[in-house]
Amino acid sequence: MKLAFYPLDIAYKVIDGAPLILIFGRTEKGEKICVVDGFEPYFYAEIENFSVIESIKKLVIDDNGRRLSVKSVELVEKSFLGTKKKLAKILCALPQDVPKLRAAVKNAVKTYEYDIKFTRRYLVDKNIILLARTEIEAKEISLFQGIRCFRLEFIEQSDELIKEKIVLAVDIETYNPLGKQFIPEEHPILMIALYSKNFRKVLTWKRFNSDANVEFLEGEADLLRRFGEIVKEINPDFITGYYSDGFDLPYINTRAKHHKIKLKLGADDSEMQAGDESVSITGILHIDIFKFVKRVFGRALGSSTYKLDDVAEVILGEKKHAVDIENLANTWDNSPELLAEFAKYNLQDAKITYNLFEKVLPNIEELVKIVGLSPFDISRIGFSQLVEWFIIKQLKQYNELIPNKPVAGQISERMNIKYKGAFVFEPVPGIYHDLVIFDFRSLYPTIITSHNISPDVLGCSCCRGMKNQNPELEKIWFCTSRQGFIASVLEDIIRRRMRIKPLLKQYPNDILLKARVDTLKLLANSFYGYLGFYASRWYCLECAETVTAFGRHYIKKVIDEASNNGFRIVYSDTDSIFLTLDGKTKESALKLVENINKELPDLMELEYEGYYPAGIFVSVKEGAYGAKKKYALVNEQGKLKIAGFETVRRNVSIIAKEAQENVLGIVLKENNKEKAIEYIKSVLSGLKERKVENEKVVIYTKLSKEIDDYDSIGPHVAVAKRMKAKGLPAGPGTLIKFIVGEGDGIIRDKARLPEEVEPGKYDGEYYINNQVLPAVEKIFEILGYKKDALLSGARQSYLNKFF
DNA sequence: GAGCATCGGGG
DNA sequence: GTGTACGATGCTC
Repeated sequence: MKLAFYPLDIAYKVIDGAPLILIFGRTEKGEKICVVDGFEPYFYAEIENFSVIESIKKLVIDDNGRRLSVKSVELVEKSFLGTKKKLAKILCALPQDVPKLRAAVKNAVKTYEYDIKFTRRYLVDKNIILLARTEIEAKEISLFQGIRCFRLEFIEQSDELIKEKIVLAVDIETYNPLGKQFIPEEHPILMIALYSKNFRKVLTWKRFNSDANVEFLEGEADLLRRFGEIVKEINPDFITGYYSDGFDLPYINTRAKHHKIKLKLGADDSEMQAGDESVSITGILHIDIFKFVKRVFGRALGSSTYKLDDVAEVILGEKKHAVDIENLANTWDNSPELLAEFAKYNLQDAKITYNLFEKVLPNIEELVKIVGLSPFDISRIGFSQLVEWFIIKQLKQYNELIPNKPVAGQISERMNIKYKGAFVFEPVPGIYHDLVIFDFRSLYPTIITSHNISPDVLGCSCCRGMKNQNPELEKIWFCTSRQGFIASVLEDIIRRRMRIKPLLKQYPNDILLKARVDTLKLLANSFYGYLGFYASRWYCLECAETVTAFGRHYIKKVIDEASNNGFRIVYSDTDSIFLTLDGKTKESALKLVENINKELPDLMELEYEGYYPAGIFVSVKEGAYGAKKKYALVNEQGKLKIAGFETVRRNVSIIAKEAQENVLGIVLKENNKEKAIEYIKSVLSGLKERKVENEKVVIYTKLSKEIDDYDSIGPHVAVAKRMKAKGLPAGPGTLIKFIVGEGDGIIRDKARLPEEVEPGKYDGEYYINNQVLPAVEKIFEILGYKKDALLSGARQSYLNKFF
């Protein structure tokens, strides 16, 4: 029969001595089905003479009493990093036979591709993309309870991905009287929140006044049963949670086992499979949104932690419901009537998890399409794996053999190798006017493709001795006549992105398009790192070195051209360059970019990033040289662009942040030193006379461990102790708010909770010397103000030290 | 400062 | 499951 469906996940099972690939998915009507296909496991051995083949064919090993032999052997030829190899493709009966048979022959022959997961191998070999609309011809067979199964006969896929999917977000609250330590074997689950498109509910087992979203059960066992029931009812395609691989689902699993309840969540009525690092449910795609966000968005998020509260704020602009979760156990035991707030908190967590999922799903989908692994894997692997599997997916068209992973010795060897990085032109501290910024669009990816940097064409004999191949490293060259496959697959990504980008200009609100562009950029930018990453299969030090060598070459070329044309270089780092016009026009800067682009290779492009009327570069430490990446610019609209200043750090008071930003604004926008001085003097005297409001002198610091574990008692630790004495929670992770109060003695003895300090009763001098002055000191240094200029009237303890 | 160990996320 | 993260930070010597 013919059938259309959307595959969600892939697994395999050995039935009657043969491995079967199981593709779980759902039809357009929403019925979960399982499509079954046969597939043979295999690996390769390099063949130097034919007698080896005969001995491999005859090989029999004893596997705990089971006679293990190879099923059959085929002879194939493949390319391998510029050479040709004759190989035996050794077919095995079962996936688990592969490592065993490989171990038996590895000392006699070189072996390859023996550690490729069976299901991944299937997807790559058959070129199947999960989540894509799939039409099959298949015969219905009976294999599992609870789900219809079909034996695959013919398969065809389209580009169109699954729409209208059912997503269920899950979040639990647990009884945790100890604070940081979780003991799932002992401590029960108190609440489970479930959130889907048309469904929101909090399950719990103590009664309190609440809204209609809360459903009360008789006890934890009941709660778990009801949870299982609802999952079955909703029958989601995706189940998601925040750190659900490491917390929510394993916790539910442990509690269910504790009560001897079988939670048959799977489409085939199987229980969840909780591994060490992930949890899977047959027929439901489990995505831990924390893992994906952390690995793929990573530091680009700009949030200091990956806590749900911080991540949701950055990505969604949404926060958790403000409740002190440390009080949950106590409230549960002693004042259950107050639990409604915790139910609200619980549901809000599930809701933001759901919203996060919706937000990042297009990125997951795009990676699934490009890289070709399952969404389960895609959402759990890092950059290097994404690049690696993208390459593996493309290899078929090059008939190229996959290199083995490095062994431990190779890894530690590679880890110790350092090579020259990017070029940095240190700025001279000062204020500059009429700045323009140029930067290279995707510098490293375009260098790789333009110079054919690829391990398979490294050091080819045909190009030996050719001049000007590498700007610095004569002994490293790449073929000029044959394109390497890594350069080739990367070029594919870059060109694909270039084709879509204009569309995004046309439809700027199309989030799917945006996700495609972002994902392609992410992948392209990861290639350079991949080539130099110690654990890569296609690790290539010569490639990585050549990339940075060309990077330095091109940026220096731009610097030379710019200074030859009368521009002054202020700062440059890796792929960007800051110049001053020095009386020339913006048009002449644009013209320069245009001229440089004429000389650059095809895909490389220098871009005119923008014009800034003024900018300030400061030095990090005392000394003549400027600091890397510490500058502030103001654009023509008067907007400040600040990089590297510590404004955003948490343990800085509002008054210090505000002072820094205002000083930068006055200096850059109004170009008025005197006004900046007047302004800062007013701030300092405001602090001295203690007219600055208390809210502006509150300092926020996060407690990182238990109070008793601190050897040195900083002001925030001292305040945490005071909180504890008052019965307020102050465990690891608590954000401590404090004000340094007036009086004599050391800082920590003066640190107080904000509510303990009456208006103006803070230590003005502390805020002058330890908060505001450090934030603006460097700026005034550049303006030429020294010593007491800022502090006429105020005491000078700080300035005397530093000026 | 190298080398090893733990942590992150979750209540 | 044809497997075992990874990078940053803190502690010890």
